Formats: sequence, structure tokens, C-alpha cells
Amino acid sequence: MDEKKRQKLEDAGWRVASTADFLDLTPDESAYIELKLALSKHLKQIRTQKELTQEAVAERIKSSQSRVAKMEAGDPSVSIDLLVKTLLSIGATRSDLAEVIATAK
Amino acid sequence: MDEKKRQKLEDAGWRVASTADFLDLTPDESAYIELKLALSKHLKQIRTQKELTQEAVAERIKSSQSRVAKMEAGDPSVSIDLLVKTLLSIGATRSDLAEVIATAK
DNA sequence: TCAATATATGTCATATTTGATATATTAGCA
DNA sequence: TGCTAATATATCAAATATGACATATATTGA
Repeated sequence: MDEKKRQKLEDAGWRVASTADFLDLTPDESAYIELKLALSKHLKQIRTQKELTQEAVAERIKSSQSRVAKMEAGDPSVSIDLLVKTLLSIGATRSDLAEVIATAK
Repeated sequence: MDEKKRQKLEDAGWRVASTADFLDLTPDESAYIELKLALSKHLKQIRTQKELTQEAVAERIKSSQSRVAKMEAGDPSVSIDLLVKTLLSIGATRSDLAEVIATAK
């Protein structure tokens, strides 16, 4: 069993209900989660690079600071849609997103 | 006003409530919609290329034929999450997704 | 033409995601 | 240390996405 991988998920806020559940992750599911985490990390990276607060980002997308925090934390309750919308709103281009997705760890 | 662009959206199932609403589309919003449409098209392309029926795809992701049809139609009720999950489930790689997103018309 | 199969469209109860709010925790600085 | 701004976390009602279903419309092959 891949403890390192499990730890990586948990670090990112993906609490797994049980080891059995974790083992049920198919390659697709892993790819999906990794993709989301990659977008999360990139959001934080761009935001801090631009010296924007979470509150400032929240205003742009008419959301709230707490939701931006959840986005950056890779919270499972956050959709890719919201991540993409947010990234685009703070200046990321489609090319940027493509690169993030392609090189996602 | 960009009638050609409006037509493109409507062709893809994005009925705009009014011209005024359409004009309110910011560049981000346009990018977001184009990105979704690109994923939709790619789904149909891969599926037909692999000679899978919508029903067959639906089974893999435990969804329904009608929802797969909506995905390919670019229906606004479909999330990027679902599109991505579906694409991954029929063999698309993250690199594939990246390319689609980067080159989206 | 006529099935038979595939796809499209509309609707709806249920599930998930959402912004908002409250509040806890952290980071930086006087 | 205390103060302040920033970030994290928990909760919840409202909004949105979902699978399922019915049914309409294409598409294909005999």
C-alpha cells in the first residue's frame, strides 16, 4: 500500500474515510485529484506572486475569503469550475492552465 | 456587437437570455466557456474515435446516456469536473487535456 | 420503406457546491 | 509581549449539478 501517496492526499485536505476506500482509487481518480491539487497550488502561487489577499481575490469573483482559502487548501468541496474561473479572473491564461495541468506532479 | 460569437455560443447550447447579458461577458467568462466547449468537443472526438456509444461511456462513469449527450452538447448544466472525469475515464491523459485547453479556439 | 440502434432534449428529486457567517489560528511587526 | 491583518476551518441555507427517466429525433442497415 502506498503510504506516501495517501499522506500526500491527506496533507492536501483529502481525508480518506478508510484505507480500503483509498485503495479503491483508480488511476483516473488519482489523475483527477492531482489535477485539482495542481490548480490549487497554482492559484496560491499566482495570488501571492501578485500580492493579492484572499479577500481581494474573493471580491473579484464575488465569493468569500473562506472559499478562496478552501480552494488553495485543495478542499474536496471545491469544484474545478471554481478553480478555473478564479484563476482566469486573476490573470491566468488558458495556456497557463494547460501548462499547470500538463506538468502536474 | 459580435453576432458571430453569439451564434457560436448558441450553436453550442448556451442560450443567452438577452443581448445585454451577452455583452456582459468578460474576457474571463468567455475563456471559461470556450474552455468548456473545447472539452466537450474533445469528448465527442475521442468517444467516436474509440467507437464507444454514449451509453457505454455512461456506464464507465456511472452516469446516464442523456448526461453524456449533454456533455457533448456543451450544455451549461455540465461541470468541468464531470467533463474531466469523463475524459480521463475513456483514456485521455493529463497531457491530452492540457493540449485541448491550450489550443481551444 | 421499416425497424433497430444511437443520440438529443426536457423534467425532476436528490446530491453536491456555493457564498456567507462566525470564529479559530497564524504571521508579522511595534 | 500584545496588536492587527491575513489565513484557516466549521457550519449551513440556498443555488447549482447530478443521475434517472421519458420521450423525441436521427442514423444506419436490410
